[in-house]
Amino acid sequence: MSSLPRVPLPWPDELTPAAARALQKQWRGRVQRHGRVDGIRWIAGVDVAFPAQGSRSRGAAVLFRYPDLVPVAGSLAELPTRFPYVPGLLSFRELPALLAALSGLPQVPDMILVDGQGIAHPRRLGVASHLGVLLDRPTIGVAKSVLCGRYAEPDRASGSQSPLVHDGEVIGTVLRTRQNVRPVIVSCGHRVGLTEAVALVQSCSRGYRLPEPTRLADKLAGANPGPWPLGEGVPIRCESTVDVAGAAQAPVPIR
DNA sequence: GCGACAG
DNA sequence: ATCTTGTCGC
Repeated sequence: MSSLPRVPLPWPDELTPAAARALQKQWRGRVQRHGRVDGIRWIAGVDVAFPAQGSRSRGAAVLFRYPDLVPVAGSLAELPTRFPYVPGLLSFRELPALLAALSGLPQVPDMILVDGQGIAHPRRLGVASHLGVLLDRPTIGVAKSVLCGRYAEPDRASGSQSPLVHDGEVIGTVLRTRQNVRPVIVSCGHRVGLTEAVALVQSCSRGYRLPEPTRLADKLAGANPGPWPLGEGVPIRCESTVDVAGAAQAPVPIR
């Protein structure tokens, strides 16, 4: 029963947008855009929600057995939001909650699907790539819309693809995961090639626009007082870490 | 200078 | 992301 480490955030509590962009340029060189997807047994999907009213972030992670995609566990974590939403700097806002949620899973995922861009980012360090580098684990970015780059509209049929290009470089694939629905943007997060990433996303799709990992993580993050979103029998670990400047207090359950 | 802009 | 009901289409 091993779980992912709770890595400390490698950036200051106080950070200006300009400083954050400088850090991205410094870290983007660590991203590995190649890698196979063999021998995967555990896959996780992650997402973050921002409950109305409060200024808190709720990270959600769902662990699946692969390739049958049976959800085996979920994890929720809430903590204060410390960074605003700034296009291009999403990871500084969402990573704390994502890391906290991932640390609550019972197994270390062989692959993590993130709701957001991987290298399909102005400085090639979207939230999926940033997460992968921090954990040194394979990740894939699956976004619902484009941040930067241009592309030709893929065919309306399921499975149709079209390259996403930015500054003369292919940074991702616009993939139609279902007929007549808006395509998703797939890009390398870390330690995986684009072709392999697209194949993996397709193998995780089950008739919905979003692949199961991201789809259920999104559902888990957004459904608070509601029916168990993963099905009866699937354990969900909940933890609310009320901390100010890193000093964690006593964890209290969500719900 | 103007428009675009993950979640 | 979040606030929000019904409704049109595959």
